[in-house]
Amino acid sequence: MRADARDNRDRVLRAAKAVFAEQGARASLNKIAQRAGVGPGTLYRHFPSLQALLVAIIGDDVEALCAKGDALLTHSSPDEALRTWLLAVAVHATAMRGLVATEMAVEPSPELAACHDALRATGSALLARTQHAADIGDLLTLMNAIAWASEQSPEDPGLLDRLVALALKSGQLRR
Amino acid sequence: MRADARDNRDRVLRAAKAVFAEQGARASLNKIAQRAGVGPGTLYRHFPSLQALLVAIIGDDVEALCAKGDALLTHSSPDEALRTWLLAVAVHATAMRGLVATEMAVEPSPELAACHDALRATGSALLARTQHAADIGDLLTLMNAIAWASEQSPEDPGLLDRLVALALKSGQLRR
DNA sequence: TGTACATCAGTGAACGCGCGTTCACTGATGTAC
DNA sequence: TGTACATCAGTGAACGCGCGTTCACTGATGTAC
Repeated sequence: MRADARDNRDRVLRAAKAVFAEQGARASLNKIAQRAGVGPGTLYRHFPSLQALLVAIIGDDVEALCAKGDALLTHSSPDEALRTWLLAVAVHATAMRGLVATEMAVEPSPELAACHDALRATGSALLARTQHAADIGDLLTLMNAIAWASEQSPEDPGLLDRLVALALKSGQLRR
Repeated sequence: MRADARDNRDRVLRAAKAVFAEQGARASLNKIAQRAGVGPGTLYRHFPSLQALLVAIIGDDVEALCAKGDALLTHSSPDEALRTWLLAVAVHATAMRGLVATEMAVEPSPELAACHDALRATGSALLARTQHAADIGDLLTLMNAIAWASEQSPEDPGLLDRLVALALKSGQLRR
């Protein structure tokens, strides 16, 4: 890849992260391009679809979450490990997941589906160590929902933690 | 109110309910007017803002939910009563709450805030009979989030029940 | 009961807006010699 | 190292679209007599 192309690609990615963090899922591609200081055509050259952009943005996060999950597999308390990991998922999901969930619901690209599957696999491993019958897909969906709700109330920064605690401080996940 | 005006108002309301149920929060006012068989101007005459339309749509539901909550105050199991009511809130919230939550987050009109307060009051009464320290606002937000998530996956009709059960089958709400 | 008319509701084309997206053109890059 | 040039990236005006919203006009309603 040419040097200027890589530069612009990085600038678009950084701008997209910033804009999504600020404006949530309502952010427009034109605004992202503008923020990055490139024309809209440049954005489309690098990311032919919204999903491609999303995958590039969340790809690193997904990798980090999977690594963190693997590390937690040796935690002394399986329940605590699962709870810690799910909270991390919710935190990383905030400010973008509304968009991701929407795209997933329509027609996920193979790459986006792969991200999803990786999280499922890591979560499954953590869940298997516990005694709980919960479905890992449902748990991730619940984290997703909580992340969305906390995005809706940016004026209440403690909401995410409280909702995760409320949802997980359960008989199923309590020691 | 003139007879034809009342007619049209009802038709708009029925169309809005149908369109929101079908298309969720993405529904446009023009489409609702078209479905109702009236011009967009007519819609605006009756509902000068999106919030006014929302209040009119959910007003009946809120009243019914409050009545149901009051009835549940005499239920033999306070926990069971609260759980039943919260599930009902989530069910009624589906297919429209994403929109309501969004509007609430921005600048709720007095009427919309009144709906919210009524639900809070009913929920508080139910919660007070239990031994739990949970916040009723957080519980409602959680139901809200679950309703949103289940809207995103219309192909999974059992999701709402499963998520509510997952979130509430908790130490706090278990007998 | 019939009619005239003031009042209020409905109409729908049109506006401005921002969106996602395209594409003919310009310009930078890096390679071949 | 210098230069020519093919290749690929960037540009940004422009398109079509659907949105929310308006408003001058038409038409129905119901009341007063």
